[in-house]
Amino acid sequence: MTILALETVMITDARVLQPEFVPSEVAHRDAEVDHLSSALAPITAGQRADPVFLYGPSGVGKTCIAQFTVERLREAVIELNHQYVNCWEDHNRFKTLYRVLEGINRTVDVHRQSTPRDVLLERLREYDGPPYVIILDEVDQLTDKRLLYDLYRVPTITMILIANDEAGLFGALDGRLTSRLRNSTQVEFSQYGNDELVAILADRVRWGFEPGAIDRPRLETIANHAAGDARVAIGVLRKAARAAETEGLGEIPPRIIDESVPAAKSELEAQTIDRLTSHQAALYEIISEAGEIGPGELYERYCGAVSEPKTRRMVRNYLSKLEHYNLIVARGNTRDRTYRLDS
DNA sequence: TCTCCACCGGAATGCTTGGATG
DNA sequence: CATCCAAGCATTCCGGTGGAGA
Repeated sequence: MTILALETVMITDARVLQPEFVPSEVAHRDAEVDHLSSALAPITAGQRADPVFLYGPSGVGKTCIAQFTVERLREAVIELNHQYVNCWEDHNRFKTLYRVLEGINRTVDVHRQSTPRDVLLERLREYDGPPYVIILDEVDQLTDKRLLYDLYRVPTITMILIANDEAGLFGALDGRLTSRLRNSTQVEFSQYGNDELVAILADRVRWGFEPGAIDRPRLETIANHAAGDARVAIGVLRKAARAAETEGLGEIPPRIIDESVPAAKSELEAQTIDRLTSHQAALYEIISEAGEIGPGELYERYCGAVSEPKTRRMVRNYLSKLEHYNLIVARGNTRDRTYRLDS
């Protein structure tokens, strides 16, 4: 098999290219890790910790840091259960509770929704095992925020809540929990700087690539394109590495990096667009074609584009959803409001 | 500076769906 | 089977906001 012999193996450990890979060293988030760790400290004494709230834009390592810190906590505490729940995927009460029970192997044999009201919660209340840490990612997507209050009342549970912004969550919260959360620990994540992105990429390269596969200036190129978003940076690295391997190269040339940038960005965007309904996608399409468009004209065109248009009010809901997921940007608040694509 | 009004987004209410219950 | 219920989607109504134009 001479062909195989000629083929260069550049990636030695592909796991480092997965977005959910948690590196053993978390580059440039020491302060946040410390902050979170100290908030969780009561757990090492066998007690529950108050909820911790992590917020910041996408791709700044909130999920990564949460998982890393819980993992590290697990090494320090003899008995600890933990579970990660993505509230976009499991956005209703039943699904979220089901995932939470999964983390302690207490799932009920029921697999359907709206079974006897809240057997799941009852089952959870009965839990009296070791401390249980749950990470609720994209928690602002939870349709029934009261669930947070219910979870809060389970004495063994510690919650780590992750969301894009403070207002998005607190606005929808019930007063009882709002006051608790306002006093609780909040860790704010800001955009990564270019140096930090380079450090993150370098870390992954060191763990999963052959030496010499990519040098620092090229990592800087990737970081520049990513504009503070680590998911984009890692996506570009992944695309470029795969493309280089396919061409049988032992290193990643600048040409391939440039080619991989749009591909990586549209891949991330496509993942989000797939989750949209046809009406939301139609709006996205119109804004995309128009470049920049006002609400009135947008609604006109929308009515022409779909067979059974929804009301203006509903369209506003769709638009705020698109905005929330950084697909579009809305500028202006009243009559001067315009919509355009993000980026 | 004042008034108008396009637009935003909260709240109340109705419609629909999927599953449980008798 | 008919009926009940929870949840999610959609509509209607409406108060607030701030740019546009007199």
